[in-house]
Amino acid sequence: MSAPRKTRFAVLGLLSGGPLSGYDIKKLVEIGLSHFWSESYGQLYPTLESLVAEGLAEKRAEQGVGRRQRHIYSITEGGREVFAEWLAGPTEVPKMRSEFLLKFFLSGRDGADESLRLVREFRDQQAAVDEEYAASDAVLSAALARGDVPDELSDLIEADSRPQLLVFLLTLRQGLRVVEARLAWCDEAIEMLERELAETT
Amino acid sequence: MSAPRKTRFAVLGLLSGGPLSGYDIKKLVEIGLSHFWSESYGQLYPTLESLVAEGLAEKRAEQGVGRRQRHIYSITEGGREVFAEWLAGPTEVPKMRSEFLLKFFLSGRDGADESLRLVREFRDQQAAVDEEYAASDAVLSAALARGDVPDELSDLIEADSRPQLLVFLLTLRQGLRVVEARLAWCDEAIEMLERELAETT
DNA sequence: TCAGACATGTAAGTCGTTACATGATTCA
DNA sequence: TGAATCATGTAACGACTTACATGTCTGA
Repeated sequence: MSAPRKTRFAVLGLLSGGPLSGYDIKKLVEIGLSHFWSESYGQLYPTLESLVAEGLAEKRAEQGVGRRQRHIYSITEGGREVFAEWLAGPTEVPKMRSEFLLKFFLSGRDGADESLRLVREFRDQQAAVDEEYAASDAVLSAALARGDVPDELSDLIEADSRPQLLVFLLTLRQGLRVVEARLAWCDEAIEMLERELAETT
Repeated sequence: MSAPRKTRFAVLGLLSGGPLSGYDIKKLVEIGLSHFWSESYGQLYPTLESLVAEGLAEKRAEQGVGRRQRHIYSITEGGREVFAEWLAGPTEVPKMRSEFLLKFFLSGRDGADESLRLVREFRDQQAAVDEEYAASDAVLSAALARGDVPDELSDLIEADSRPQLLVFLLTLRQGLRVVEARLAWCDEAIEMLERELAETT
C-alpha cells in the first residue's frame, strides 16, 4: 500500500516559503526543480484542494483589481508539521527505469554494432544536458562567490540566504556530477565495444 | 498523448531470446535488470495477453507432467518487427523524480544542519548500493576475462556470447559510475555545508 | 489587434503497484 | 507436515500526464 503522494510535500515545502498560487508553484518548480522534479497542473490543482480539505493549507481569493482572480494558498501549522515529519522521515530509495539501459541491455543479442550506436546516441544526449548544467553551475557559483541572489531566482530563494543559494547550487551540481559520470561511462563503453568488434572480425 | 507502454518492449526483448513464461520473465528481470528496470505481475500478465491479442506473441500451454500448468509465450515475426522499431527509434530523455533531492532542496530554509543530516543519510544509502554493485562487477569482470558465463545468468545470456556478457557488465558499470559520482558529490556537499556552518557561527 | 503570459480547472486515459485469491510441487 | 518455490491471474487503488475548456491582461 503506502501512498507516495509526494506532490503534497513538494507543494507544502514551497508554501513554507510563503503564500503562492497554483500557477506560481508550477513556475517555481520549472525554474528551480526541473532537473529532479516535475509537476503538472492536473496534479497540482487537485493536490492544493485536498491540502485545504485536510487543513494543511488555506485558500484565499485575491480580488483581481487588474488581472484574473488568483487563488493564493498558505501553509497552516498542521501543514508545517506534516512537512517536517516527511523531511525527517525515511527517504525512498528510488526504483529507476531507464529506457536507454533497457535498450542497451537488450541490444546485446543483436551484436556490438547496435549497442555502439545506442551508446553514441546516448552520449550526444547527455553531452547536451551537461552543457546546460555546466552553464547554470557557472552562473550560480559566481553568484555564491559574490554573495547575491540572481534575479530569476528571487521568488525561490530569499535574498541574502547563503545557505539556500548553496543548497540550490548543490542540487544542480549533483545533476552535473551524474551526467559527467555517464559521459565517462559512454567513453569506456565505446572503447570496450570497439575492441570487442575488432577482435571478432 | 503517446503511450510509453515500455513494458511491452521489455517483454518482447526478453522473448526475442527464446520462449518464456510470465513467471520466467519476472525472474529474469529481477536477476539481470533490477538496477534499472522493474516489472510487477500486475503489469506483466495483462501485457502478455495484449501482446497475444495484437499478434506480437503466441501463447502455448505446456502440459504439466509434474508441475502446475505453465503458459509459454514466444515472439512472432510481427513482434520482432515492433521490437526492432522501438530499438531503432528515439530514446526518451527520462524525467526523473528524486525524493532525496527534493528534500535536500527544500531543507535549505531550515538551515545547513538539516541539509547536512540529509546528505549524510543519503551517503550511507548510496554506499550500501555501491558495495553491492562493486561485488557484482568483480564477479562479472572475472567471468568476462575467463570467457565463461556464470551459472546464475545462463537463462539471461547465451553461453559463449561475449558481446552479451560485455553489455551486461556495462549496464552494471553505468550504475556503479553513477553511484560513485553521487558519493563524491556527498563528500563535496558535506564539506561545503560544514564550511558554511563554521562561517556562520 | 494579436501573441504571449497569466490563471484555473476538469476529463480521460495510461501506467504501475499492492494485495488478494488460488493452487501444485518439492524437499527438509 | 509445512515452508518455500513455482505459477497465474484479478481487483482496487494511486499517481501522473495530456488534452481540453475557458477567460483576462499586457505590451508590441
